[in-house]
Amino acid sequence: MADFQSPKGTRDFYPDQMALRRHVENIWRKASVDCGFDEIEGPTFEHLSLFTAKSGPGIVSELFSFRRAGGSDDYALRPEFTPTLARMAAARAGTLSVPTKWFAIPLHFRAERPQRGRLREFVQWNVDLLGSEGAAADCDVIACAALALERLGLKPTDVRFRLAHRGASAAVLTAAGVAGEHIGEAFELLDRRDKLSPEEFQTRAVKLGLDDAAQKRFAAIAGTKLPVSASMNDVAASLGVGADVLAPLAELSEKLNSLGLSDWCQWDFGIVRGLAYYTGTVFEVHECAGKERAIAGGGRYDGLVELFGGPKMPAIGFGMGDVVLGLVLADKGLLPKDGGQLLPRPDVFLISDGSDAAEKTLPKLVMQIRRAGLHARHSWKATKNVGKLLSDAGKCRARSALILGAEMAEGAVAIKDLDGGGQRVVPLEEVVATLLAMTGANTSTVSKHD
RNA sequence: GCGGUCGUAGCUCAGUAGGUAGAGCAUCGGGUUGUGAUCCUGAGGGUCGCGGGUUCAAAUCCCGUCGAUCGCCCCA
Repeated sequence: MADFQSPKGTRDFYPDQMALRRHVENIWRKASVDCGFDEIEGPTFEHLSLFTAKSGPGIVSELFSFRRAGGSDDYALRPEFTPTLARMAAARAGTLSVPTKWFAIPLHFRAERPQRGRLREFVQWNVDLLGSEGAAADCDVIACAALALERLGLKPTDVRFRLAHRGASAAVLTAAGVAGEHIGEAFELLDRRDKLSPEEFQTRAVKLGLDDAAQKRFAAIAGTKLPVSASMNDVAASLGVGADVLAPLAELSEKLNSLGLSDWCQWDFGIVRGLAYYTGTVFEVHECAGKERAIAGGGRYDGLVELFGGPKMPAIGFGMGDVVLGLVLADKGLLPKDGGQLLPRPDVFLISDGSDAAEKTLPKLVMQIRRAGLHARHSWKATKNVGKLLSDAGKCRARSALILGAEMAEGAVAIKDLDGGGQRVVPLEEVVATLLAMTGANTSTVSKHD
């Protein structure tokens, strides 16, 4: 056992785990690009004030913040990407096209107590659309998230987008008897309903000025989950409001239906999220059976860019972390148990029989093959046992083996197709061309997500 | 920040009337039969998470600490 342990809440990524991580990241990236988002990145650490500007001074205890020895500036490792995004958008606000569609796949750091689905260092996919209001923009980012989840192998029966709209929810609460000045507290109560005892819930409901009947309506609203394909009249009726106050939902519903996303989504009036920030649509992605924490969360935050010194610019986005997603995927059997299955396969594995001619030729041949753009490996073992060496080739899942043996006398080598099993003798000078022809056939059918 | 459970080789784990550690797999090597393999054989690798205490003697008992895990707080 080594003397050092990794810091609390961090992970070491050995090749197998790294392959799994890249698998997910590659699908995120491809989905983003396919949906028309451009990748950006910012610094891993920012001025501490950038984060307190958004989240208040209370956030500091949740951050890894630091000051350079001898310096006087306070920094913090980024706990989220949104402030960086907003800073970057504000700095170029005048020249950004509308809408601006950006995504990032950065590492984040939070000084929290690690738990299932929550670590101190994690990767979070961020997708944001700036400069455009309305349901079409909201649904554009939701569609991007859904596309990635679908490509990861998840189905609408596995995960669900739970959507709500701040404006619509506020109207519903008002209709239920919550006074205007208590809407904020009502959202908070909605958010925390599952964590409070019935007594505590009632105490707080009374403080909001709700009588018994209103409390019942409030609890009913919090538990309301309906398909987004339901008619607005039905939704309105079940919430006890007129259909007109649900206009924002009607727009969302129409767009989601036309994008073929209805199966992935449902209305959930218990969804509130980040009390201070969101201004319109809010959503979370959860495992359908309610296991695990939220896979992703996001919403509309129209005051965002302005908060960081830019012009007023509407914004909608979401974040999806790798930790909970990984748990859900593993639980559904959508990640190989052995991450090694996702490591890049060598196009060829070179084996020498140990003769002088073979030993001399092998390194030259390896370099020649690599220069041609192929993935070539060779054994580092001392054994001359061809069987053991072929076993090596099989372990790293090489597509073919190139055996430098007796055929060297005629200036030729044996190439064995490790997938098909066939073997043929090829003159040395034709090796590269032969391998290119073999792998050309392979790569054309395999590179789905590159 | 607060509680429950846990910590022996890279992995899965054995190892209690306390007597300074073992197996399988994996890794590395040798041999045999020229082809992903079989068989034979050898090696490396752990101050039992770390630090104290009790004891002639601690992987084992006690305390602390660090980490993992589950829950509470929080969750951008």
